[in-house]
Amino acid sequence: MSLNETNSAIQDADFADDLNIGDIERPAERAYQGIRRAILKGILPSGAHLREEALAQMTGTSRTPVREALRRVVAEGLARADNRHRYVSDFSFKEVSIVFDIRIRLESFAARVAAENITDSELAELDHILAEIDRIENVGQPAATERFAELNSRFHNTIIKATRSMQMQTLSAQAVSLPLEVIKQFVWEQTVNIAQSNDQHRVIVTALKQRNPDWAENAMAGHILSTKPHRPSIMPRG
Amino acid sequence: MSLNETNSAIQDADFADDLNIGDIERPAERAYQGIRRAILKGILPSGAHLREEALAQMTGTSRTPVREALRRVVAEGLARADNRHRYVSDFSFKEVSIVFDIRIRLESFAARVAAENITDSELAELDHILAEIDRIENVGQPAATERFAELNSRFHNTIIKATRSMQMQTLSAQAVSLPLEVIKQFVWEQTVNIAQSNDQHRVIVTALKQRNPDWAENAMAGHILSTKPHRPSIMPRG
DNA sequence: CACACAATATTTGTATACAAAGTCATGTCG
DNA sequence: CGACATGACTTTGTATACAAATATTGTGTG
Repeated sequence: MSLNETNSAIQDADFADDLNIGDIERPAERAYQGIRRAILKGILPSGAHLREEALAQMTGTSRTPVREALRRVVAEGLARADNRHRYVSDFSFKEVSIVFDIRIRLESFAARVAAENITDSELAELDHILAEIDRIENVGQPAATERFAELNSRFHNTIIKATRSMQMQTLSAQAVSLPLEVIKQFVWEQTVNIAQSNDQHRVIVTALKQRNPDWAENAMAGHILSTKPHRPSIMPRG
Repeated sequence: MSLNETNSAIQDADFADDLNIGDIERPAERAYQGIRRAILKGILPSGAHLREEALAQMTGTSRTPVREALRRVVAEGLARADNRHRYVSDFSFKEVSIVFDIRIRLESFAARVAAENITDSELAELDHILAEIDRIENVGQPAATERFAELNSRFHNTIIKATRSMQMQTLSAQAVSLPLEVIKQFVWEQTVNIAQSNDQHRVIVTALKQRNPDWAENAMAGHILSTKPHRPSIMPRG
């Protein structure tokens, strides 16, 4: 039953506007962004069967790029693979909460390793990001939140890259992408405090500049912990 | 230069024997196993350009399943994606070492969560695996090592599944697959101690049975730590 | 001889046709 | 009436042809 509903929900309407993929040229990227946004916006609800042909129509591409997109979406945890089929993951409070706990362990370790390997130019890059975040105005407006999301992503990625480990980058990318998306969508709107966040960023950078692994690890753990949602009520479907 | 060598290396010879994929029917699986084994056996050396057509010939399939296999191989960390191309990862001591440090944090957290969620039937399953490992004979022979690798995998996966978190399973699968392969290939042959390992397994199961998260976490961390290679000399290419 | 640039070859990206596997409904027989 | 075989239908898997992008080679010119 619910599968049919999902099917028709995709096929009956034109979601190009909702998905904002009108100007994306490359089919692979179109398909990926389209599916990702459809999941995050709830157009494709938890448990929905992700049919290749229907998604190809939805995103205006063919099945080939859709299949590649589905692999990415599954790898990121937004969908799960079961036998030959794929279904939208559930983002219950419990699941999101656990991913944050994983991030705390993963990224704080990354900060530790980064403290021993980061270059001066990377530290300068971090300083630059801090300054950019300080310059954000109209706090609370969607545009400001979007801008912060982008800079915040760059901040965390710069530190992960500073570990000089390809494996660390691969694993972190997966652990970080889901919570960052979910946060942006459901949590930040209500609770993000840019100034407070940047204070914590500054502490982390100071620890990195002093090449102090213990401090860097602790500061990063505290930072992520402070962004972890702790009330089930602010979560969407769970 | 080295790219050409790689190319001809793939095309000139028939590696079907070396790769042991002769009896795998499904092309997707053939391609995946073939590429994976070629990387682990060193037929495809670190940094080698993974060309789709060449790999399709090597594995006796077409480019479509090869592309899917490449995604998996990249997701597992055996290869890295760069622009539109893919290259064999390097498994330097530093990289392998860092993945073990990540596993320590990830899996010990999994054991903590599992202690609070594991079912009686899963505990029985763990007991069964312990008994099977105890039954392994001819320790030191390849067949025994292979059998232990399989049971060890099941042991760790059972605990990860006991967390009841899909996200935990997805992330762990990626963090665990690489080191387990590398261990089997390069480390265990020389250092694995099945009896000692199973002693540690038993401690973990006891902690889980008592639903003691702290103990379970600590025991798992110690177990993985004990399997982490600590001498660069036993690693292959790094 | 170095360099720019065009022609060519190689490699990946995309679409599509067809095959295989699985699902579901229908109808027949015990 | 129910179990089960059967066949149509749906969905994913695979191969391949073609397009686009990128790298390489060769050639001419300053």
